[in-house]
Amino acid sequence: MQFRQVQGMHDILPEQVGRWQRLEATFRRVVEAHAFSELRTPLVEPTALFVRSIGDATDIVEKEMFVLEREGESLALRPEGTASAARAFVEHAVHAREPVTRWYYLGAMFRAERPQRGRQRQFHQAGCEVYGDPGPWVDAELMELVLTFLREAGCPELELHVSSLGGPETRARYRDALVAHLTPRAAALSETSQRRLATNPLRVLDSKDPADQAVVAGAPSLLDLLEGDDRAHWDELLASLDSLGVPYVVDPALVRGLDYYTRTLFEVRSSAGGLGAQNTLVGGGRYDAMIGELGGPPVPAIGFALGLERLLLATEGAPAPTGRPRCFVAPLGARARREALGLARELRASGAVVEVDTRGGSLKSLLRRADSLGSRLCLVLGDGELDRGVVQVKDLASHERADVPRGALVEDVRRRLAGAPGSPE
RNA sequence: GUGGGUGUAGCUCAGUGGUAGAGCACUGGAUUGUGGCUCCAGGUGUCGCGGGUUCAAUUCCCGUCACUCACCCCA
Repeated sequence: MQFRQVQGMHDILPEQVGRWQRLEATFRRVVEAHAFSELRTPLVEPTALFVRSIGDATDIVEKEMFVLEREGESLALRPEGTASAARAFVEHAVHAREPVTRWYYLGAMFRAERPQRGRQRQFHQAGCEVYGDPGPWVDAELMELVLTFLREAGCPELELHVSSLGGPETRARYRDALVAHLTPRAAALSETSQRRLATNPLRVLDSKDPADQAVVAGAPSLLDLLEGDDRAHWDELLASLDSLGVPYVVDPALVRGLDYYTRTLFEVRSSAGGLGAQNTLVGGGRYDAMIGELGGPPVPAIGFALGLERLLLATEGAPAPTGRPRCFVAPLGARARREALGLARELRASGAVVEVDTRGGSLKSLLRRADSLGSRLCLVLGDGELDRGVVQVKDLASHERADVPRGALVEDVRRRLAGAPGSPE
């Protein structure tokens, strides 16, 4: 009986891990430069947390959560990161310690959807959350951060979409206006849209169904209804983006599938090949009411999340990162193999990356192995070298060979590796 | 949940009603301790699984499972 990876969940083999590490390092560097600190939360939360924050009429909560029932309590594998971070923010009363909190996270999320290109059941997101700043300037800063990161990650062909849902009052007014517009035309809507008209009318807006789009085309735009502070927030956000020189598309049809958003909403899409139908790289927005709804103080918040797998798909063509230069130790015979282990220890202590052959084989096969590993150096250690107290250092790139006395070996290797491509220096 | 596509060596795939191949990869060798190129040699497959038709099925039919792409929705 062989076992397989669970549907929609994938191993990431070492040959791919280099790209992941580089991406994660880039993300950390950019967000830390923006003064964000890392938050780590459990992968499992009370199911009710997600129901409360994401919304009970959303697809995520309705059908996509991995739920574990355990001794009367219902737990769920986190489908996204914002709810957990908000829970942690409230639970630790972080608002009482600092006026503004800037957190970032990186990790696995779980949604029981049908997998396809750019969509998995276990996937990875990186995201940022800011608590305690009502915006709109921080909203613009976050978008700038996202685009800076994507650019540094080597992601091409980006499009930033922005919109605003307004505050609760505007949203309620718009909801009424939309329902008033759609209800007489309900017969022309698709089945799911008819259902959503009752449960979550805003979601009808981003239906891809052609019939729905025709009906929606004549609907009023929420952006036109923005008034007062909502309008000022929106205008100032756009002015800030203009001032930053960040290109964007105002997209009134942008309606995120999570219920908790208020005012600012944004999304980054890419037309990069390799992405397939799932071309949304980043989704984010403001959720000023959530902290209060989770039992915390009325602290405004905004955040975004980006999908690492999708980003990797979008940057597929980029060259894989090269690891640190390696050194291969090729001992010939039992005596040399014994000696080689200590040699390798010394070299590693000096910072080198060393693989030592412990299996035996002809020198030819060992050199072949050293070469296929991409080693920079091969240290040949046979009876002749042992008797003379030297090690033959072979440079695989230049073919140069040199007998180096044991005592000078570590320094010699360090010097040679330092000049090699991929070395930290 | 719905629809399409695909399941043959480790990987990418070809192929035929008479129990199967290529390339890559891997291992060894091309005069005894010097790799990358080239050449030679070598091994492996329940042809996804179950059933049916047939003298005979990997090849035809049915079912099933898996993977995959798309819809829905989302990162």
